[in-house]
Amino acid sequence: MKLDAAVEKLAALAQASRLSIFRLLVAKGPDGMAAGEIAERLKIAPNALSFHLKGLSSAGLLKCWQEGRFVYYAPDFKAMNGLLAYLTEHCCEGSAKNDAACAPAKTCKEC
Amino acid sequence: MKLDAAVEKLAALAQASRLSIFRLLVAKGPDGMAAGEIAERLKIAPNALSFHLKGLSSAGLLKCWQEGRFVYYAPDFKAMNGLLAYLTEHCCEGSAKNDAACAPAKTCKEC
DNA sequence: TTCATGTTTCAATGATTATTGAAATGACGG
DNA sequence: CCGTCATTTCAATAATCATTGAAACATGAA
Repeated sequence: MKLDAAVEKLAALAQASRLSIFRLLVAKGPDGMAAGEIAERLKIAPNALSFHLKGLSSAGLLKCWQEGRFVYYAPDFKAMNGLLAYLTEHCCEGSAKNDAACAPAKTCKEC
Repeated sequence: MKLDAAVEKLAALAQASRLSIFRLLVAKGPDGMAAGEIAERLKIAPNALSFHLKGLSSAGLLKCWQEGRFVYYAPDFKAMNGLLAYLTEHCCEGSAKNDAACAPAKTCKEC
């Protein structure tokens, strides 16, 4: 993960609606959720939702696919785990007290 | 962790200079680093650095203390781990394939 | 084709934010 | 006290972003 990509992902998450969307999709899992259901659950106007989904997708945090008239969205768990790992990379390596096992986060197999 | 607090932390990290600062401090560990050394290593002007450190601190991501003429900064690892946990909370709970052990990230004792 | 549903795009407005340079504060040694 | 170093604050400019409403596009059913 490069700096710019991480900044883009963090910026995508740094907004209340988008963070709520992302967390909802993380909780839902790899099956994904249709845009309309996201809009309904989070009370976001469809056009606003589309705007935010676009932001999350172009940052690489979401995958999407079409099923009939519905468009499903799900987190890109690999990207998510990569971002988390990037934030904690080399944790405490420069510390004298580096007995702390600042290991990378355990990640979800499915994710 | 509440939504607004998470958004504030993510927004603080969603900027190239601030993300670099944070990662440098994470790598350095709980001993912290003086503002001047951060500025020198990352080639950031002192006033710009102060601006960004303020952003990270007021988001709760950094702790700081004074030692003589120097001001030291270190990550608030508890806040960092809380943010990571917030992002992955309830991971895949809504999925039929929820055998995936989307456990919270393993966190650093020291952190 | 025609219609209804689901989703996306466009354009305009208002608000927030990064950057730069200059000045000011606080702490230490002489 | 005075000078210097480390850090912070202030003010002004430019750029980016969220929101809203209206319109357009795509899909499937009648």
